[in-house]
Amino acid sequence: MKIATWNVNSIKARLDNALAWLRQANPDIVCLQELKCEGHAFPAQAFEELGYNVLVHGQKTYNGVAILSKFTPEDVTRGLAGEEDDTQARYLEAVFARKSGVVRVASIYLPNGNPLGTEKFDYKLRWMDRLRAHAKALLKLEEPLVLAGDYNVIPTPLDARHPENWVNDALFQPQSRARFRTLLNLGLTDAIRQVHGDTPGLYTFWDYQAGAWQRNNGIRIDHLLLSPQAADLLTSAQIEREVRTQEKPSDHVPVVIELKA
DNA sequence: ATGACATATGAGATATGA
Repeated sequence: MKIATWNVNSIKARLDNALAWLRQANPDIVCLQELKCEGHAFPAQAFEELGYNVLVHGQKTYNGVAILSKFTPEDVTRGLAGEEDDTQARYLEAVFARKSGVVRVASIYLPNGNPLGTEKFDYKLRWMDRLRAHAKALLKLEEPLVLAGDYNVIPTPLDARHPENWVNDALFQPQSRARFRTLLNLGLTDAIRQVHGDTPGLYTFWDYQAGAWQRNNGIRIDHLLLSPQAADLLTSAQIEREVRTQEKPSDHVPVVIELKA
C-alpha cells in the first residue's frame, strides 16, 4: 500500500499536475495540503474518476487539506483539537479499513510561523503543542498511524542545502525543531530517515525564486511520521523529485511510503 | 535591506508563503 503527502500550492492551479502524477504513481492514499479553496470548489470529480474517495477540509484562499483514498474513509475528523476559535483548515484525519486491517491517516498543514516575533510564530508553536497532545492520544490506540504533511519544520541541518540561510526563519528555529523532536520522542518514526539514514540532499521543497531548483537549494519539510505499528510495515520511502520538473510545478514534491499489505 | 516567484482575490494592490 502506497501512502503519499503533497503540498500542491492550490489544487485548482495544480489539477493537471496532480492527475498526471496520480496516474503514474498510483498511490492508494494521498494527503494534500494548501488547497486554497473551499470544499465545494474542490475538483472532486476528476479524482473520483481515477478511483479515489475524496475527503476535504477546505478554506477560501488559504490552507485547506484533503485525503484521497482507494479505501472507504471512516471516523473522519476535521480540525485539530485544543483551540476552540481556530478556524484555519490545517488538519484532516480518517480511518481506512483494508482487508489486512485498519490504517489511520492524517493530512497536516502545519503553520509556517514567519515572521519571528509575531503572533504567527506563537500560533505555530501552540499548534505543534496541540499536535503533540493529539498524537500522544492516538498512539494509545496502538494501530498503524501515519501523520503526513507539510510540517514547515527543517528537522536538522542535514535537511537543508544551506542551513545557514534559515537560522532566522521560523522553519529552523530551535523551538520549532524541539517540538518536532518531541513528536519523534513520543515514538513516531520519520519514514524518510528510517529508510535513508543520514543521506544528505533529501529535499521536498525548492523556492520558486532565485533559481533554487536549478541550484538544488532545497529543504526537507514534508514528512510522514509513523506509529510503531505502521513503522513495522514500512518497506520504502521516496521523494518524488521529478515532479518538480513538471510544467507549472508546485514548489513542493510528493513524498511516498510503502507499507506491507 | 529588498526583491526575486507564485497564487488568490478581484480588477489594483495586497496578503501569504518558506
